[in-house]
Amino acid sequence: MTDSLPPIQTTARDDAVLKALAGFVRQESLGPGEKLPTERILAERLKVSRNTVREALTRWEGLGLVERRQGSGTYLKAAVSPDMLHMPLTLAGGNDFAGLMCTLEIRRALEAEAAALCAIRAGKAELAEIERKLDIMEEAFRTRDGMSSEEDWEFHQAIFRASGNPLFEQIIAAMYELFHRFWEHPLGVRDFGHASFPYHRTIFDCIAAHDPEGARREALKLIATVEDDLKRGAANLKLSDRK
Amino acid sequence: MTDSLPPIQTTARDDAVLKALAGFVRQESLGPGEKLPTERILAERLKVSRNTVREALTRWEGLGLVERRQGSGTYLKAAVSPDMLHMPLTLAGGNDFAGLMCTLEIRRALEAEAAALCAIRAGKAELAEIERKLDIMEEAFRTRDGMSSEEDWEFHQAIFRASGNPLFEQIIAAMYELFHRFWEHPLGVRDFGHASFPYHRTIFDCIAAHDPEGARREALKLIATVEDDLKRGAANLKLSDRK
DNA sequence: GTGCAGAAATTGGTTGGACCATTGAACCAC
DNA sequence: GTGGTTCAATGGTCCAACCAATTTCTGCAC
Repeated sequence: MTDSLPPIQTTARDDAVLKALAGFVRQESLGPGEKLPTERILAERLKVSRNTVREALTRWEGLGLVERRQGSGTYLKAAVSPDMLHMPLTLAGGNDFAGLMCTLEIRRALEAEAAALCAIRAGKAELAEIERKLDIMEEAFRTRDGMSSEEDWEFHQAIFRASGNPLFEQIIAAMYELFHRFWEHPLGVRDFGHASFPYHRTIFDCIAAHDPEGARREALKLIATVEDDLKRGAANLKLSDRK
Repeated sequence: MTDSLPPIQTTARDDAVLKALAGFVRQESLGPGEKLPTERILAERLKVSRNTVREALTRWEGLGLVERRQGSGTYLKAAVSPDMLHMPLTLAGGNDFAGLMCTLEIRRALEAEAAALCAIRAGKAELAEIERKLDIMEEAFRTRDGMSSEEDWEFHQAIFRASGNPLFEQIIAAMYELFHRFWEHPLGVRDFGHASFPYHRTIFDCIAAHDPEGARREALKLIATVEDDLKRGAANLKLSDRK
């Protein structure tokens, strides 16, 4: 039997488009922010319909790889390579308390591990960067009295980045939206984030002292305070629901 | 400065389609496996072009919520609710040893946390399911002498599923994908996985005894042995490179 | 009636062409 | 420079076909 003849690829048009496009991005070394060819150009060059190009780009848009601006063009939003892995995380009922707790549990796991790894691996440059973010955060905290979500986030991001493992930052980045949803929306807890404030400095101290277990411990304390705030907020909500 | 001026929302055709469709699914209580209306029907009912419907469905397909079968129809692949949250996770896949170690670090963080949560939350049904997978794995280990990666995976998956947090399973599934990309080459370590074998049972025992910290400790031991195996494999590789 | 091959209808996949809405740059008056 | 106007480029939507895979129906042979 001539078995392995043509399992020919009649379908997978848009997949082929994405592969070609990924190759193009790689060849031209395009980075985030740069503009891709127009849909019409792509359709012509790849010898497919513009509709097919659109479906392919829609997929990338859904994955957050690309941003389309009507009248302007399509722009890269993230680094894209031909061999990357896409795995959309889905959380049913992401707006409720349970959803937030889910993300917080992930954060606890990753934050503790990242802080420990960071304490082991961070070099002088990384340490300086983290301390810079910490100073900025503390300054913002003093001036605006607690509302320092953006600066706080950058501090944690710096730790993830200095962990030496890019996956930490990528996973946490996927959940950035969700974290910020309740960060911006304090759930009625007026001093949200106040309790976690001192632990930022203690985490940094442990990292600077290359004390992995200390860093892990302080990170866990920080998450625990956030968790408490969240629970208090949920209690408040429940209370005001039955008003 | 009036900073907080959100961009106004003029158009959102396909988003509206998805919202309507999510509402439809909810109203009809459709579950996974069930068939949605035809693209043509949807286009007609929603008073939009079939093209727009397709773009919307393409997005859902990319999110893994839906499966399209040419000639047959479009089927639900997962539960879908109007208020779910999507976090596209894209991982730059490194096919080298370093990339593998990165996935292992994530696994260490998540596996330990999931085992601890599981020890707290797992009910009788979940415990029975985990033990079933464990038995299957041990049996496969005895018969085929070590090559039980599939069964091994299912055991861990059962733990993640019983952690009560769906994000654990989803993220770790992404890690598994990355893992398997490298898995084609056995690394030259013949008894890979042997060292980690006993810890599966000890993890389960701690979970069954509702001992979170014990479960965490055993999970960490397991990952440590895998890490060792991996490092030995890398050493072997380096050795054979210079043959 | 049963079973099965072929026709017909159904459904997602693709194409090409058209028009609309937004954007941004060039241009112009002031 | 500032503020409009024009205009080409670009993504967003629509339509009307046709293709390809699948399912369903039909009708014949037995």
